[in-house]
Amino acid sequence: MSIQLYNTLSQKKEVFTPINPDEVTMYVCGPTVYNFVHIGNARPVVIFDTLFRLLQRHYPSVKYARNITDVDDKINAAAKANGETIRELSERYALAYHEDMGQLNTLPPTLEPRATDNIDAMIEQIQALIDHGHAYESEGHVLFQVSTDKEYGKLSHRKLDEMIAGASERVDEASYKKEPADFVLWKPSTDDLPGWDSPWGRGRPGWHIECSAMINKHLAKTIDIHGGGQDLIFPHHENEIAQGTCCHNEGEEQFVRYWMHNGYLNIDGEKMSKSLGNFFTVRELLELWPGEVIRYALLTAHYRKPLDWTKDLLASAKASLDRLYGALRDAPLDLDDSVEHPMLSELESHLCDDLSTPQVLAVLHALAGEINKADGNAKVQLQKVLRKAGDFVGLLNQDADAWFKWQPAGQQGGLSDGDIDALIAERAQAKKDKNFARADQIRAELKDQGIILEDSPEGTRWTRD
RNA sequence: GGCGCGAUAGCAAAGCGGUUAUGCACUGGAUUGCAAAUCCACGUAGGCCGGUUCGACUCCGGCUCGCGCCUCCA
Repeated sequence: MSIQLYNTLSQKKEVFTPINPDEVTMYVCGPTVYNFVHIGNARPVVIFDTLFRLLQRHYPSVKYARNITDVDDKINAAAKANGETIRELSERYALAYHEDMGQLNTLPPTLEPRATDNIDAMIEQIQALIDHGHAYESEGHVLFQVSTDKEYGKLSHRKLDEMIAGASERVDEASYKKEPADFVLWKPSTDDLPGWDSPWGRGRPGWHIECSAMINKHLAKTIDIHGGGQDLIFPHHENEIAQGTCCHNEGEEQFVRYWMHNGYLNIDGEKMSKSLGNFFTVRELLELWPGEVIRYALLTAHYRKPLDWTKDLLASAKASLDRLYGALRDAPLDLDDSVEHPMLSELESHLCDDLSTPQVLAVLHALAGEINKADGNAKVQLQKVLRKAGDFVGLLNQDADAWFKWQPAGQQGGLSDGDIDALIAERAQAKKDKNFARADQIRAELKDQGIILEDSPEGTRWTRD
């Protein structure tokens, strides 16, 4: 089954053929760690985690790198305000990032290079750009001269002169630039700012250089897949291409073969962004919802489409997962990789079609329907299939009972599991005594606390609403 | 101004030139001491106007509306 991916470069779906099928390479732009990440940051992480899982099933080895940007003017400012080093600040938020992404059941990338550990590679690449006549030094800065790159604009599908014309009011016409579109590779640091020694004096890297330098250093000259949010297409990824190709000999090698970009997350129909301030951090959402609900919600829309983030979306994701976990009641937790089923191939074919996750979720529900109609060994087998299907997209990996008993961190302090079990025992006795009034009273009391009882021949089960 | 994306039933969201998406919500039935869960049944949706076609939600053109990017942003 071949994998098809939409390539921003060609603006169409292409059959994915890696340079080296024995080792697929993928790079995804990670966070700038100066704060807790927001839900918009989580979308690409979940999307590319889903792709990572798919690739791992198709190829023996997948090298997936996701960087941590730990030097940046926002980090510098935040650290200075706290009176700490950028390392201390970024360390703290990198840890929080790992915790948050772990809650979304994302696998750790194969490697996670940090900008500050790779300054040498950046300096080396900048020097190569200068040597090849694509960059120049000016007033302590090193700039990439965009007009020297004939291919510039091929990712964002813009022409350089149009960009300059359209953006004339916005582009920073700093004195040290030869041409307005030139962008910074290296900039000087004053004594109170983090800096590294370089051939151009003590300074720090521009934003774009870290990714192309770390890709060359840790992955390869040419990698298979590079991913990120749509807002990175221009200028960030366009500039990465310029750096990543121009630092080598002319026309030598492609930088990235497949560029993938996820759509935005909207809040009330408006783009969520740090600058607009209309964002939720993953951390605050995790106070109210299980991480799996957030992951499911992110997978309900196709990754290239915008996704409107609302409370209804989360409530609906929760309800959908309730149905899926309902089919996994009493199912063993361990994965049985050997299990086979036509619906697994169907599901895989949807994933292979440019990560068509909405269709994947439909297959999960079809499986749940089959399970609910089956019994005995057939049911057990189908439950194993559903577990495996869920694993394909990083869902349904917890115990169903635990799922139904989950409660928000912010709301703990109500009835404990023990309190509930005691009331259920009392109700069982009342039922035995045909005291249905008392039994119903207990049901009603628990319902007021958000506890739903389900009687069955095997006993009474409860779930938190 | 340049470039791009979208418009599907109450809500969310897919595929597909002719035949069920799916989930949530709603309604009826089965089941249940009462419930819940589950099962069964139930929706001529496809912005507007043309065109192609035996047939269009699906292809083509135009229009309207909404959104994004054009050097802070996932």
